[in-house]
Amino acid sequence: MTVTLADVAARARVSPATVSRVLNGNYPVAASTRERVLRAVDDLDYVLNGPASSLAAATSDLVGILVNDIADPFFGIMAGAAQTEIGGPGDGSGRAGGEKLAVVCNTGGSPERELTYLTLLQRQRAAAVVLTGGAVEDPAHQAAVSAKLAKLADAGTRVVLCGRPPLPDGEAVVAALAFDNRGGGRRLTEHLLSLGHRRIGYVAGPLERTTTRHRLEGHREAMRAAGLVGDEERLTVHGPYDRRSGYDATLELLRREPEVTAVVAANDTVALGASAAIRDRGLRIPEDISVAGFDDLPFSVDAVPALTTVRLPLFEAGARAGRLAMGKETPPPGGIATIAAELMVRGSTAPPRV
Amino acid sequence: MTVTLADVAARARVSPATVSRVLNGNYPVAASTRERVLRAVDDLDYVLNGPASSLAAATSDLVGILVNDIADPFFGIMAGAAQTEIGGPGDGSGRAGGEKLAVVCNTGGSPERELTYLTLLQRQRAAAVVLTGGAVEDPAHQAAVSAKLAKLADAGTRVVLCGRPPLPDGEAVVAALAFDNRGGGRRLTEHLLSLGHRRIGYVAGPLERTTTRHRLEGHREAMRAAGLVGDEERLTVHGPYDRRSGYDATLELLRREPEVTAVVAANDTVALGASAAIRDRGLRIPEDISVAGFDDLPFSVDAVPALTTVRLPLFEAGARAGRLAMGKETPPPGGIATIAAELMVRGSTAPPRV
DNA sequence: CTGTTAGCGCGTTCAA
DNA sequence: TTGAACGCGCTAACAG
Repeated sequence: MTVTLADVAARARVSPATVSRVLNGNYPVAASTRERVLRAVDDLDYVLNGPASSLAAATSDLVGILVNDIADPFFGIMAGAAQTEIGGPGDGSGRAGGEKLAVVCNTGGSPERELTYLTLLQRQRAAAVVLTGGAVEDPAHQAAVSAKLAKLADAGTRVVLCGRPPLPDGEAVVAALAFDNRGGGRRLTEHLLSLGHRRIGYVAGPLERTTTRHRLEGHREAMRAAGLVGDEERLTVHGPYDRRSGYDATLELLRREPEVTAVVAANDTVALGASAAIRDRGLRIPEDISVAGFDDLPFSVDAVPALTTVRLPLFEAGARAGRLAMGKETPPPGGIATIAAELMVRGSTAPPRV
Repeated sequence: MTVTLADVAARARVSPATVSRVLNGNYPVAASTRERVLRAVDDLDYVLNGPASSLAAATSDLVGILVNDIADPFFGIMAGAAQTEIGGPGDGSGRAGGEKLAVVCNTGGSPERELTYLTLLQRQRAAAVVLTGGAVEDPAHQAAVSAKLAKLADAGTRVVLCGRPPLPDGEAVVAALAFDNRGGGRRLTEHLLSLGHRRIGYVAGPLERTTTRHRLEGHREAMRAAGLVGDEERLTVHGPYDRRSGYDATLELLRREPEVTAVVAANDTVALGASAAIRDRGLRIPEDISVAGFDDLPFSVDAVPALTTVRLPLFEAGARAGRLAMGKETPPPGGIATIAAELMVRGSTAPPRV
């Protein structure tokens, strides 16, 4: 029923070994022989059996890209960029030559699913794994992930971190590309302080996430440097990285402290929800309250008013992670690179009313 | 170095077959034996060899989800929903039991990459494939995709279409869930007409895409029914489904016909760009120009003013596609279901100035 | 309920 | 430059 290497060999009147060599292009094969084999492949519509090939060769062409939320462009942009580098441009023949199969796996932010996917990829003997976005900070989970990654690396899988802080013992990892969330958060709040804001609310991301913590730390660093201490807890509300959470948390913030003059959101999506809440309360942006986000997703510049935020080079980072996973680029010194975050001042922030 | 089934069997003092049976849970195994085996698995940190298992069983647990643009929430929402149904909730053990490996593949809208991914999935003997979003209408490519899907189906892969029109000869496909793009497009334009608009510009998607064509056809149906004909070409500009294209195309539209009182965009993302262009030209929404989108992505309700659009139940459709791919749900009669689109009237549309 | 046997389809030695 | 032979690790009969 299904055509195998042997069928192709028979038709081309060579040995299976020769067909294999032609297909993999690793060994010298006479041009005329190769010709015959390729014709037989086309005639028979032969498709390599991936599992058999992976079993024999003890490697596979699968590359996994783990994301926390596939519906969030933050991850989509990184994953898409990585996939482009990994999948290659395609040869247009649709015949699928030496390409890797770059696939993205959606953990939904769940530690269990993250581990499950890693196991599944380990089971498939994946050629590489790219972990994107912030990590969950639960020590047990971190240890489990580290152990799993070590085992993957051990089995020859290349592990790359993208937008995620390095592992405690980074040995298992080819490279870690970390965003400067702390620095970005600090500069964003410094910007607000320099405009004259003092009562600044913070809509933070979920607890126990590195991204959440680092951005918040940057914010508090700036606040502390300005002598603003003591109100941290009251002026911070945590919630998921989504629009709805931004809306609800901002309402809560305004209830706790009606006098806030600025709201900093964990990311742009949350900022959108925050803005909606502020408007629904009859307040204007930025005249009554300034709003700022983080990430500079494509829609942020189109918000009204345009959103002040911190730009992360998501596409570039994803592409680089993809190249590192493919071994097409040499890792940074020490395997760790910090990726700069750039403050983007736009219309949603202005001096507070006096 | 790497531990195999045989090692586990030796340690548990059973035969390899028994270990296999415990792991796959398909055959009755005595509780005490199972216990011993599972302990050995844990002790040895054994991970099943996916390729070997797939080779022997002639099936794999890989499920591919193809999307046109992974950075677009339109696809992310569908893919995420599908993945949730397919991957299962996970058992929390991180041990990866009977789960399928649901992976998303980003074609970037390129026909070649679409075919390449299908070949790669065929090579892996994927258990199922879900194709999401509009198809490219080039006949040669459609024929190639149909042929490929037929071969996949032949080899036992379940093929599901989600948000994509049925194949000409739908036999290869388990089910096709098609959005009512035409009806949605028609109702949207009828809404504008009922407000009194007559000069309506249309920022369409890329040429040769089913989604583009169907939405545009719905629009023109409504226009024609209102007796508005002759200006179709002049009032339509095509471009990619992105923010930038919406911006540029709208500028072009305003140049061609400064008197437009409404702009309909191919989707919400494009509508965002269109809105920005309109504002940059010093015009107000909706007082000077009404704007409408399509899809009702999460950010659309937060646009200012909130975007009038057509809601597509992306999450529900994706989840259903996932269940169909798993055989957890019986296909609709004839294998084809049309999914309704709901008009969402919000602040971005209003009667034209007189 | 459990063990034995025989491949699954391919990559890779080793010879020729 | 090519062919023959072996084994990758596992599942699926078939016995028992």
